[in-house]
Amino acid sequence: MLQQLVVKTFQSQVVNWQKEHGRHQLPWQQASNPYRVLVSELMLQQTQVSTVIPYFNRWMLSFPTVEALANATNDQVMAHWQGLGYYARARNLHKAAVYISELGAFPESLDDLLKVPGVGRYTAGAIMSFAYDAYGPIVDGNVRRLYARYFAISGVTNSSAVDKQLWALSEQLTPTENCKSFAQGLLDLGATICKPRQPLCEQCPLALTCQALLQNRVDELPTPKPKKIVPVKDGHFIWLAQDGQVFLQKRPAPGIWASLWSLPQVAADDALLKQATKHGEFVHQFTHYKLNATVWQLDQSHLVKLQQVEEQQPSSWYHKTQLADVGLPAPIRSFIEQQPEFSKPD
DNA sequence: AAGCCGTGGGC
DNA sequence: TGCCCAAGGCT
Repeated sequence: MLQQLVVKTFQSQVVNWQKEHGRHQLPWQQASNPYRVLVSELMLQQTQVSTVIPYFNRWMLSFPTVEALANATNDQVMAHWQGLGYYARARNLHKAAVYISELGAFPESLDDLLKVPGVGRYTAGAIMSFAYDAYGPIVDGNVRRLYARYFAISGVTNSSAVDKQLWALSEQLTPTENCKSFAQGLLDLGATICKPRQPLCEQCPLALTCQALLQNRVDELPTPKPKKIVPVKDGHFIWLAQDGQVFLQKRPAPGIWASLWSLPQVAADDALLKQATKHGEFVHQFTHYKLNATVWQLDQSHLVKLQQVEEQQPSSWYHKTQLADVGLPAPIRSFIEQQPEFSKPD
């Protein structure tokens, strides 16, 4: 257990610093309400603030309320998430809107928030803090780094043992007053001061009591994650296009790019490939594997067979003017737009 | 419990 | 360039 004075001092240093030096102009901090906080937190999962901002603003213009989102189609939702990645977040956010809409009221407790699709322990704490200015412990990448340094905690911070320790610290350090400023202060400190590389310790309000700094171990904490070798996979995609239209299939869930529309993908030993000619190729780097993609050209006589490739998956022709209406995987959209007949200017 | 799930920023 | 990392959740 931490001493009460230690806790109070830590809280006031974070809160006072946030009010003076923290971020106050982020889009989701303006006209704040629980729905805007929910959308921003889902978008911000594993995604940088600068990347999220334009997505958040477009999202709010199209889906300004929980009800508006609940009434949207899956394709409308995926089109707005297109390019942001981790598309399960979009499907979960849509589910969350339906769930909350049917509930009739936005959940207001940690336990109730944890029942919302896509809301885990971090996001529940963030919503409590930002939407209600209420007690809501958070442990995200910023907090892991900051606490690992401040308390000089060794070990990979998302390992189960250290994770448990960090949450226990978070529950003790999180205040019941100035909750919003405290949570925002932790995130702002992590993003702007206690950065992964070259932290600005001389500007840090916690420097005098930071154990990593006192022990001269800032550069070795937090403990780096072990590197993993990323496998290489081959992918085979079908190019079937005519008159400014391209044949796409909606990808199944679960799996990579679920609910997005893609060039149809077939297995390496698919008989269709024997009748195809090579049309192009691209490489795409995921977090967990590298994709070497080959795009094979077919003609319309193979359309019936192609529609059977993925059992029961919707497929359709899309004119280049319709490609903005649905979500496409970033490299697939990029590939299509590189084809002369699908280049941007009509 | 460890693997899956995207994409882009920044150095 | 290649590599680490990002307001994680789900299974």
